[in-house]
Amino acid sequence: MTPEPISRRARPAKAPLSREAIVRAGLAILDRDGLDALTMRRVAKELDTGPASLYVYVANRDDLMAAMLDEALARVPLTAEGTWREQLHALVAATVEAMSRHEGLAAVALGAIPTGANALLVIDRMLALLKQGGLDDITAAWAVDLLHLHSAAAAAEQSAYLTKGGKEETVVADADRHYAALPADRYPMITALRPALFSPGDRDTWGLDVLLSGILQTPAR
Amino acid sequence: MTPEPISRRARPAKAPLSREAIVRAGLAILDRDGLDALTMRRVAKELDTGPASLYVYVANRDDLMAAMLDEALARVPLTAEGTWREQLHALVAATVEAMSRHEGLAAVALGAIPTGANALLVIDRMLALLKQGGLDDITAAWAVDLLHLHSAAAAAEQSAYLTKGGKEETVVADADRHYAALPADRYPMITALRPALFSPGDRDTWGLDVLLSGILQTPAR
DNA sequence: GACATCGACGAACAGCGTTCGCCACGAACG
DNA sequence: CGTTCGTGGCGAACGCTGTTCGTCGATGTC
Repeated sequence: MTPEPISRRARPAKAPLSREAIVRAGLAILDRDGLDALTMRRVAKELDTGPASLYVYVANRDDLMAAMLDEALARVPLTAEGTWREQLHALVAATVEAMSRHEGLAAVALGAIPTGANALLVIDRMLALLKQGGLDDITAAWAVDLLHLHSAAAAAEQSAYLTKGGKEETVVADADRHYAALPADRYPMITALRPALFSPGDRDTWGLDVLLSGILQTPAR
Repeated sequence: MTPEPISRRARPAKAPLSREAIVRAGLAILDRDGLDALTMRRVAKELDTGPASLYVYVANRDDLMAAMLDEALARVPLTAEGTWREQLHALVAATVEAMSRHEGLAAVALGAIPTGANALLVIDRMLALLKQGGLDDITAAWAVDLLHLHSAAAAAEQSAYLTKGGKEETVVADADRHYAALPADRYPMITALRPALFSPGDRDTWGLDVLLSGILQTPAR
């Protein structure tokens, strides 16, 4: 097949539809215009077609989002340097990072046992590191459950800031003001500890340390 | 048309619209028919009115769901017996229970710093117990953050089973079969540890123990 | 050359959240 | 007592949504 006639040139180089192309278009829209803009019509328009065409490759919107989540997890580096614990820490942090970068994707991970190819690779790596740490099978299995839950939750919380106006600091400052106006007799501890509640610091790193320490110290059953 | 004098009596004792009534109607629909059925039109019908009438008392659907979440949290008992750690454990477990009972409400808690009156009461109580445990202000503050995140996530995961057909065991069995069919060379750890991954046991209690142990052992900064 | 298969897609359906503008009613005011 | 005014209630509508159906055309096979 040689150079196309002019009629095809109007829309040049229209890539053929495919599941991959749809997933990538979805991610592009999600990153550019947010979760509300991620509609089947909008994805179809990005690919220069109609919404009905998508359903050949994608069962429905949920299926599309699950595929997008797994695509996002493909970017998680599975290997790192350091002790097993440092590597595990880095792996979980990278997973949170990858999910929280795309608004709303973490919520998908929260509601289902992971089955995506890349999600499973992450989990497999987590299991390997936990076993390397000397944990027994059951504790390692439950730990990976807990770490997955925590990753999804942390990412969901983080990506929620993308939804609301963007600025995380603004949202936190609003909450601080709200807490400052609470009646001290009804909420004595919140009132007393308000400076600590809104103190800056790396809570994500601390949270992960808490989890890892707790896991090491708490054998299942 | 024919104005029916009897029509007022046909639906007797029609309570006047109020924010409380709307919230309660929403919870009733959510529990009875699920998250998909929770539409403004459906809530309005439950109260024998039209959707536009709701917007006098409720800003929008998100506002309604936030109010429903706080109403659900009103049922969390704030006091229990035992050591501070046992009380804290019970408090968190009760919070998860209350949220997971209503499909989709936990997702609301994940995306925002809590501001509802009842949510704040729970948090205030958590802070009190953590301080009773001897933690410094910052660690207690970060711990309450982490516990809140974990509660919402655990409840969201739990309530997701309400969405899918209902039976948790069915979903888990499906996942087990899926994992069994994975290529062992690509996912060696998952394949090897599959029995442990799907082993029964009280993972929620274990997860909470992990968190509490980790918190006690990991001072912030 | 005839046939079967399957991707593409225009059109439509049923439903959604939310807004607008009008109605009725009760309180406030002169 | 009459009038005005604010406000809860709500019918109707707008602009969307996810998804399905049936048709069309191209491609690969016998």
